[in-house]
Amino acid sequence: MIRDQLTDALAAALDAAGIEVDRSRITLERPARREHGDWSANAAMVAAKAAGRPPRELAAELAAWLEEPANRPAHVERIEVAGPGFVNVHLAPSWLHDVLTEVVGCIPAELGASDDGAGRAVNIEFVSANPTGPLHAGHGRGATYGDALARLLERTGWQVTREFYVNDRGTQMRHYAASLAAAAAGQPVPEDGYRGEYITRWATELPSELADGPPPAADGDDVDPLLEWGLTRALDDHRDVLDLLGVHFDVWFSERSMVGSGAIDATLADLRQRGVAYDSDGAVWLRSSDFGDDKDRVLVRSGGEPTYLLPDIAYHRDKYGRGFALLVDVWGADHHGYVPRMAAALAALGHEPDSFEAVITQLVNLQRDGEPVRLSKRAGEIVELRDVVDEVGTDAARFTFLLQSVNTAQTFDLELAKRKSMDNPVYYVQYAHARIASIVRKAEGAGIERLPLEQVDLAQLTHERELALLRALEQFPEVVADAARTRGPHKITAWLRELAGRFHGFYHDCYVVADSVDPELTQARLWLVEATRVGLVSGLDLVGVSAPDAMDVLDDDQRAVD
RNA sequence: GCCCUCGUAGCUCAGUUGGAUAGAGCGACCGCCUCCUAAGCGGUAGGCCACAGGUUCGAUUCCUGUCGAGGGCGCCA
Repeated sequence: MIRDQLTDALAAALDAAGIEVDRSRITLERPARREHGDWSANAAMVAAKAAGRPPRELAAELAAWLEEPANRPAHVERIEVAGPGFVNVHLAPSWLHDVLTEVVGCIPAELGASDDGAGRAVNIEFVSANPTGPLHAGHGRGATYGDALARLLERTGWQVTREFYVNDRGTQMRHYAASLAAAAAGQPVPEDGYRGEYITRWATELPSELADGPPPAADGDDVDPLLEWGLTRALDDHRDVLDLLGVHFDVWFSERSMVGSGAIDATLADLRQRGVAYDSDGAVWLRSSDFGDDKDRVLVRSGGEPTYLLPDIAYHRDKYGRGFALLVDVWGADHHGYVPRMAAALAALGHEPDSFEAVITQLVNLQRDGEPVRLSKRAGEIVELRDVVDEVGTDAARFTFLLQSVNTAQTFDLELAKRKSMDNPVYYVQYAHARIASIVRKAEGAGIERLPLEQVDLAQLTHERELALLRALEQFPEVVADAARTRGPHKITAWLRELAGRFHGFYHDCYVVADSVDPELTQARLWLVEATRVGLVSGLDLVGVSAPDAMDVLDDDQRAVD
C-alpha cells in the first residue's frame, strides 16, 4: 500500500529533522481538491507546537528531505507545501496503473476483502417482525440493511449468521388469533385486536373447520389450531417476501422453543444467582439501573407470567451460548427505548458491553411522485413490502433502501424507484455495467482480443477520465473497511454512484473500440474497463444488487415521455 | 419533563479518527449525437452547514445551551 510507504517516509523525515511526535497523529488524507495532490499530510501542523517552529517552515524541511532521490518513495513525482503547512504529495500515473493490475488480479468477491473480523463469529439479527401480519415497507429497510451488513462483514473476515427471531408466543399472538376468528365469523375485531385489511383477507383462507370452530381459548399454553394456522400463514408470508427481496436467513429462532427447552427458567435462575434479580410487589425485577438503565425492569409479572423482556434476555443468552463474539441487533425506531435495558441485562449476565450492538433504523416515509402516501394507523393500514417489491423490483428496492444512512428518516419515492431513467441511482449504476458488457461485445464483434496484461502498455492510460476511474477503484478497499466498521452499507452505494459517474464520463470522452483509437490504447482501455467491471460487480454484490449485461431499451414513445 | 435519531443548495442526501475555496444527484437554465446505448456528457445559477457560546493553529465535524422535526419513555410487544 502506497499510503503506508508514504507514512513511513514521513516518519523518517520527522526523525531526520529531529522532531518527536506521536505517530498516530500523523495522517495522510486524500485532499478534496485535485490540485492539492494525491495525498496530503498534516504532520508539520501537528508537530509545529512541540517543535516550537512555524508549520510552513517545518513542512518545507520535510518536503525537501522527501524529495532527496535517496529518500523519495516510489511513484512520487513532486512534493509541495501549501496552505497552513500541508505537505502535498503528487504521484505519477504509474501508481494508478499498479492499482489496475491489482484490481484485475482479483475476482469481485475478493476485492476489498480483509481479515478485520479475524474469523470471529457474528450474529446479525434483523427483521424479527411479529408473526401477526404481513411485512410492511419499513421492514424492507431493516431487511436490506441487515443483509447488506452481513455481506460487508463477510467480506471483511467475519463468520456471519443471519437470524430472524420469531415471537411465536404471548399476548400479541392471542390477539391476532382472536382477530382472525372474529373476521371469519363476520364479527367486529376485538378491542385489542388487529384491524388491518389483511385480517379479513387471510380469514377467508381459513379451512372451514377452523373458521367455524369455537373461539380460541383466552389463555394458557394449550395448542390453539387457529393460532397455529395464523402463525404459519404469517411466517409463510415473511419468508416469501424476504425471498423476493433476496434476503435469506440461516436461523429462524422460535421464542416458543425456549419454553420447552427451559431456557427461560434457566435465564431467570442465572440472573438470580448473579444477584441482579430481586422480588418486590409480588413481581421479579431486574436490577438494570445498576447497569446503565433508567430504572429497574420487571421480568416476571405479579401474576406469574414473564414480561417480553425475560424471553428476550434468554434469547440473547442463547446466542452467546452458541459462541458468537458479537451480537448485532437491527431494530426499528420504535424500539430504540429498549436498547438500554437490553444492554443492561446482557451486562448483568457478565458480557462485555462491546459484544452487543443495537442498530436502530429510522422510519421510511413512502412517497409517490413527491406526494406522501398517507396511511391510517388506527385502521391498521400498511403498505405491504410485497407490494413495494412487486412494483419497483428487487434491485431497485434494495438499492433505494441502502441509499442513505439508517439513522436518518428515509423518503422512499415509489415512482422514482421504479423509473428507468438517470434520476434513479440504481439504473445509473447498472447502466454503467451494461455499457461495459456492450464494449466487450463490440470488441468481440470487431475481432479484437484482449491481450494478456503483461503484453499491454498501461502507460497509455493518461487521460484524466482514465485516471479518475482508477482513483475511485483505488479507494474501494478503504471504503469497504470503513463501511463494515461503521456498519454503514450506504457508503457502498455512494461509492458505486461515484464509480459509475466516472465511468460514464470516461465512456463519453474515451472510446475503447473505434477506428480513431490506436490499437495499443484500445488494449489498455479494455483492461481499464475490465477493472471497472470488477469494481462494479464487487460493490453491487455487497449490496445484493445484480449487474446486468444489458438494460431494457426504451422505445421512442417512452423516451419522449421522459 | 427525560431519553434517542436528526436539522447541510429549491428537492433527496453525502461529507473520510477536526483540515485548505462545504460536495453529488435531481429540478431550473445553456450547450454536446457521421463512431462502444444521449437511460449519457459538459457548463451556469443556487449555501449565515438551524441558532448562540466553548475547545483548537484550524469546527459542518468535538463539548454546552437554545429552537425546530420525528420517534421512545407500561407488571404492552
